[in-house]
Amino acid sequence: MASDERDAAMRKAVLQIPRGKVATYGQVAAAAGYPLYRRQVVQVLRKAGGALPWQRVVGSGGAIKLPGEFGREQRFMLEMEGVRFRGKRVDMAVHQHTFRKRAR
DNA sequence: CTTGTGACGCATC
DNA sequence: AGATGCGCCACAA
Repeated sequence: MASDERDAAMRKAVLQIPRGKVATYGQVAAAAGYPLYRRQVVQVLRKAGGALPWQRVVGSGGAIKLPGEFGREQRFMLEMEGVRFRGKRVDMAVHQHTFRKRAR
């Protein structure tokens, strides 16, 4: 199925985000080759249930989109990796990861 | 098949 | 800056 392929591509993209950096849902979707599937990135992260560095994926502008306890958890984990925050959002100017074309 | 939901993103107020 | 609306898309009921 094509959905498996999308899942795999997205998981890969997420795994490419190095420690101390973050990427947005939209970025991940685009890097995976499916720019319009930002919402599905979420599904993939949930489905992976901890097998992925889910904390490195944030909303546009570096906003933490996960509500409640998990949101605070995510922020904590990121700060733990050395990510700096500016108010409620990640300092994207410094921590936003830039994906590269593969097989170069 | 139709509807509701969601860790989105962007325009708009 | 926070709230709302709309477009986008898969998935469950």
